[in-house]
Amino acid sequence: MPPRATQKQSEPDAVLVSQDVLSRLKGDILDGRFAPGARLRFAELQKTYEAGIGTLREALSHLLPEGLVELDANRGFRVAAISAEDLRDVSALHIEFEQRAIVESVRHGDDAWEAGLVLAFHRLAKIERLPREERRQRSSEWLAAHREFHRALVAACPSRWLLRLRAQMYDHMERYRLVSQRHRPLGPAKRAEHEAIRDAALARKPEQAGELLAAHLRETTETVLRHAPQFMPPP
Amino acid sequence: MPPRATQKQSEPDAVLVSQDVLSRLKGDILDGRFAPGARLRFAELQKTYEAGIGTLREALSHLLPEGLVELDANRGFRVAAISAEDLRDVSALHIEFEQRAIVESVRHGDDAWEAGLVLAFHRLAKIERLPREERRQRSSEWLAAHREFHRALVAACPSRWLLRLRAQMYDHMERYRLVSQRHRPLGPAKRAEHEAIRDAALARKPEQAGELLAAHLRETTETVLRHAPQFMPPP
DNA sequence: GCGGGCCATATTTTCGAAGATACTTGATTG
DNA sequence: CAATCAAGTATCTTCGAAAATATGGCCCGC
Repeated sequence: MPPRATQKQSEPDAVLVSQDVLSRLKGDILDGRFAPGARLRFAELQKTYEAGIGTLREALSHLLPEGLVELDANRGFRVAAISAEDLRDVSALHIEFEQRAIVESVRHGDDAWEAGLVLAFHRLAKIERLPREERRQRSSEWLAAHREFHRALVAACPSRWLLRLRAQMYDHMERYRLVSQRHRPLGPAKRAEHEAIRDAALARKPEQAGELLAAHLRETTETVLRHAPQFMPPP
Repeated sequence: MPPRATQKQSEPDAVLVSQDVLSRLKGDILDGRFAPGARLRFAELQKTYEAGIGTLREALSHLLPEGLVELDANRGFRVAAISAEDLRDVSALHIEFEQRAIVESVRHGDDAWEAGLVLAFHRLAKIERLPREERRQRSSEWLAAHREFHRALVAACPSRWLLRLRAQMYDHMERYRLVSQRHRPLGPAKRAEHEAIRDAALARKPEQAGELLAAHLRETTETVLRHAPQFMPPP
């Protein structure tokens, strides 16, 4: 039996199931669909993601060194806990990585980087201009656009490792933002701040862009910390 | 068939096979038993580690975000490549993390930390005093003691994330050291340097300890870089 | 009533077979 | 001779069954 139409041209989305499960699982942890500290049972995961146990273990093993899940022997996986202390720790490193990365990025960025940044800001601004209600419904689009904007800012930084670590910390900060968002009023729009950062980057002012970005992030962290008692575990 | 002697008393090392495979695999990558860039075939791994495919995939998935192995779809896992550029990148971040961590560690360390540091140095020094030949044979012991000494130095740093990232970068630097060591004469003993760092730490001089540690690491990196053409991929 | 052991249930962990996908080889054609 | 294609081989990927381990409930002796 021919094993399907033999399409020789390699599909661009020759994606692995485990990678797909990984990204969905990660997204579900980041936006709090799985509560911090919650156990992740295979029976449940199998239904949700329509994948075998081995595939799920593979995805969870990937998230282990990133610090998003934890494992204790013979008792399975748990979503990593959160705490004000951890938030401060994550945030301090995140801000520093972002600042250093954007400084280098502005210094090294070429035309393609500029174009990517302009585009990313445009997409983010477009979503942010939508009426409040529609933005709510399409929150995952805003999330992706916001993530992509911040990625575009630092994309030209030549240190691959700094970018890697920055991305890791961004993930953790996003989780804190999203978990806290369910327990506090939506913060004010940050379009003006984003625009100012973009302008400083395009004007090739590395230090200014870095300062603006750091201030932007510090403010977010403080907002989250201010409402922390509402969603943090009481210890 | 009885599935083995049923020893009910819970062994203290109720360790997972996957975790055991993980640590052995990681060690084998770090000390170059698997060449950088080499493919990791499951048939071979299965014999070496006496584990099932699923278990091996789990371990490899863990190493993926740490940057020690890479995966391309349907072509399996490879040991991450090395390059002079990557070495410089890794080293710069590693040195910085170590320096910041030791400064904080010296500031916050208590009696238990001091004791641990003294002990770790003692063990390392004991091995380094052995005759050259015996040290060669027991190189894995030296490796563990050296790693433990550096861990003990920074152990009291209160930032869990800084310690995590430091540990990651330490792993990568160790790989560069070990891979290069096969292509150059063994460097001079660093016992005096280690001792100086320990003394500065115990004397509660954070900045001095930080400077000594940073200098110590910079020197190592330069030694490795100096011999880089001999073991780096040509392109 | 209450702690401690024991069985039944729930869950995790390991493993290799079966299905996909890539690579090799060799024959064929322009 | 180079390029193309096809069958055969090698390898990766996915999956759930079976073993190993933990959890909860029950009974018993005190």
